[in-house]
Amino acid sequence: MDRRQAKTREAIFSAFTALLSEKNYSKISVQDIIDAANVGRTTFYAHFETKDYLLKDLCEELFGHIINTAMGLPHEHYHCNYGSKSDSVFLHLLRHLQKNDRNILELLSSQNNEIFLRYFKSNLKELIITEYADKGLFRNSKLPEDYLVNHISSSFVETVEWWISRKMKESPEEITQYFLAATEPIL
Amino acid sequence: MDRRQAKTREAIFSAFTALLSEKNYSKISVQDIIDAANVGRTTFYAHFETKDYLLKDLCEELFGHIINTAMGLPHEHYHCNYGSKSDSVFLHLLRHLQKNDRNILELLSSQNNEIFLRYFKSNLKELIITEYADKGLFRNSKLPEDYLVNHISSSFVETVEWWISRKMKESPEEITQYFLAATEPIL
DNA sequence: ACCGTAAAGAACACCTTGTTCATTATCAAA
DNA sequence: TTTGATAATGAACAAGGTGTTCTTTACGGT
Repeated sequence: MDRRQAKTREAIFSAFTALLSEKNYSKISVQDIIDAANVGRTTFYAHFETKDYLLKDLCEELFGHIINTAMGLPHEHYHCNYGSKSDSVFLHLLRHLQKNDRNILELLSSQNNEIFLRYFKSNLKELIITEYADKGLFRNSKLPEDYLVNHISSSFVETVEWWISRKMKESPEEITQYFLAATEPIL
Repeated sequence: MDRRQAKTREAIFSAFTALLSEKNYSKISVQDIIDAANVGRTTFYAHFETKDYLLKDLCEELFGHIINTAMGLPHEHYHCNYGSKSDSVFLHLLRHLQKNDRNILELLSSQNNEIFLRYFKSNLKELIITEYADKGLFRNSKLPEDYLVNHISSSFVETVEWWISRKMKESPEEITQYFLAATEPIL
């Protein structure tokens, strides 16, 4: 890929991320973005169809990466003991978040957090389907499988949101315990 | 209140609701709204500062009403048996939703559902704090109180979302069972 | 050194926003 | 039913955003 393209794309992502962490998505204009990124109007539209597509591309880059590292990870059965050293997928995700790759925490704690939590949840749902549901780990529950998938994804994302909103005082291990305590008994 | 004002306000709300159920909030212009409501531009701005305030007013009317009917409702302890005829706050809310007051279901199942689910969750959180947390019903849990409040609110809203997205095939009683099965064990 | 291509910059038509003002219609109370 | 108040209308406006087109300039890869 042409270095010029890569540089422009990076500049736009970076400027956009900065803007997203300080003002509402709907109030950000393409003008704001190209001013901050210091690129021409034409250049922006050569890279992205609209502001919405820019957002989509950014999210795919952010969450695609995080979720992929958790895919196919060796993990124990969802039914693990609280005290065990379970290296669950969830713990892995929390640790990954803690690293704050590409300023993802800025975005997840900004006033635009809902946008990103939605993408996060949607990717997580996929992950849980392939890592748990498809392997039949939810079979012995009385609740419908898709209700369970939805409940677990939502609960995890909401746990992450709670954790971040409280400045991530707790360790990833503690948060995993909270989450497992809240969701494990239902299975 | 002047009948003219009431009529205009109602026309705008109604047109806005119709538009919300068919297109994305961000793509709806004030122009669209006043055309649909058949009111003058000046009139719109005499009633609402901006499109965002119109949304806020609509939500307050929608959820304020539903939540109020659940406030101070006689309810059993959160720990109820599955088989009991628990007339929980949650069952009450589901039944109320089923009535589809003011086309709330159209909004909750539209592409703009996130907006309304957010308002719903925020109001529900208040309700759970005053109806459960403040009465000390969460004291004997190892999890932090605000984590619990958040978890329960989110789980209920997400259950409602799941229910609606599947065309509400199940009865309110069944859904209450799902929800209680998913959240009760943690307390 | 060269060709291909990306970026810049200006100009554009079009739409949306929120406001102002003069005019008309409607309401509520006497 | 008259009257004073107030709500709604319609036209016009500046300001700003959008997405596109075109020409010129600068840079990258071979």
